[in-house]
Amino acid sequence: MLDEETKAVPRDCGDCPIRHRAVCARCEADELESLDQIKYYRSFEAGQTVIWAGDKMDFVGSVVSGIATLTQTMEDGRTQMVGLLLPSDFVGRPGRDEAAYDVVATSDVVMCCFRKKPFEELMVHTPHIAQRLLEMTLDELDAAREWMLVLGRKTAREKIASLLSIIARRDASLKLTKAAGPLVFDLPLTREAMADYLGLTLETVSRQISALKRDGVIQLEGKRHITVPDFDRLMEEAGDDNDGGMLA
Amino acid sequence: MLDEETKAVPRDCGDCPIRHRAVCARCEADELESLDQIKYYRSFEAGQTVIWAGDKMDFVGSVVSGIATLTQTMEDGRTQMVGLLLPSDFVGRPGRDEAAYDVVATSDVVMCCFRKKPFEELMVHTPHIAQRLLEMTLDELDAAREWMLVLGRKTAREKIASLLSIIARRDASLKLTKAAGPLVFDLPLTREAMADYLGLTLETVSRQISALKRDGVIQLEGKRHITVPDFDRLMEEAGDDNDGGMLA
DNA sequence: AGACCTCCTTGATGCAGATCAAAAGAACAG
DNA sequence: CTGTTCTTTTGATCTGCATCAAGGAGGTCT
Repeated sequence: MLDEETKAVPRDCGDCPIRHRAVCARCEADELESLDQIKYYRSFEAGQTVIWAGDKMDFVGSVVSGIATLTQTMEDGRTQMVGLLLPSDFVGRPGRDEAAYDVVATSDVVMCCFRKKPFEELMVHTPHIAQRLLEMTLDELDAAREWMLVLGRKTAREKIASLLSIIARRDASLKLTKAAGPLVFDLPLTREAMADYLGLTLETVSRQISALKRDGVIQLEGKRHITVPDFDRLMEEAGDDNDGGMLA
Repeated sequence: MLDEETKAVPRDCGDCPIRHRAVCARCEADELESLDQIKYYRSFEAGQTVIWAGDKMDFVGSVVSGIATLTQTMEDGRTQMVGLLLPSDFVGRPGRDEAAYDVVATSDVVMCCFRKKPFEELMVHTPHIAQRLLEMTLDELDAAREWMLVLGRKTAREKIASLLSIIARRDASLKLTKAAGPLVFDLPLTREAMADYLGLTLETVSRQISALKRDGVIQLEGKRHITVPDFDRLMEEAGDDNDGGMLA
């Protein structure tokens, strides 16, 4: 908690790694300038909670680097992850002042934040921000609905395969890996976090990963390093036969 | 299919029942006028498919009356409902030209449609539309995430209770029923449609409804007419103990 | 080194909900 | 009224995943 601020990483928007994907993606130079004036960076260590559901939230922002999760918890402790926040993803909602979900940094995270009030005011005069935010929100809605199918109708094995294919796809899109050839990536989540995402127990996650490995769908090195020799095979296992459709 | 057009129900925006809740909610008189010029009504009978996933979709629109569902289907036939469309809900996505989901009219439905192209052009000059659409999309995203918790972590009984409480709440907000006193409403869905929403089989839905009835949580008259004597009790059964939070 | 984490794996057992099967009510056509 | 179809209920059985339980692997602290 103590060094949260000391690790802040100020940058110039010009070389921001998420410049072309975040809420600011469509902004012109002058609009970017306005945003620049109200922005500030915050850093979080792996495991730190960014905000608790129900807490007052006086900022919105984008994940610049690292990975965070959005989770809901019931009184008896059952938890469900409802979103995975990757670089460029937006956190918070204009027009609401309490966080709806717990936001937890899964790895070290840097966020580019804006105080909510000024941001909301800026949005009124800057259609490019509102447009981009609408686009991103529609994408998130699609992703959430995709996930409803996974949660409601897929088997444990299919769920794991679905998660792996999503992570693999996103990873490839970040690294600009070209198609074909084995995909290699690291799991950014613990077995428990995967279970929370998939509506399973961590034991079942572990068993199904072992099964996929045994069946040659994936290769494992250590606990987290994954190689997918045949992506189409993985997609089949996910029940998403052919035509991947959506892009990350 | 034949009388789809003959049943169209043209109206004046002034007395439109969804005037203050739909995408046009924030529009001024002149903006409404522009919308008025590109709008047209379409009617669908109960059971009719409004559009199939993957079909070209050259319009967007709002549900004026009736209820429709948004569903995804896997190749092997498993289906998951990903949205329930009630009056004022928006269908379609600006900037995409294929439907992402099957849209099916559950009851007779009237929709207020706009051809996509003109609507998109209008949106550029009409921030009130884009603002409202963003707000509605954020609400839908919240609802989808709420539903992920239901699908991922709740028991069959809790799922049924959750669905009933959502329908009851929406129904009450439409009818402006004041709080307290038993809630009475009709289920707008078959057991099978409920099962598709909840990630269950229709047999399990039937059994759990019988169980809730046996336990006095609800009363049933016929197959569809429901009375909820104690809403708090229903909320408890849904696992959403106290503080209902979200509003319809 | 050893003690103590956290994260992960694997085995044994139990149960909630799926599946298979049958039949009853309701709506409708002829 | 009778047959047909659609929706729903209820029963019997099966199974996939949860639950309970015990270690193993790797890291960090002392």
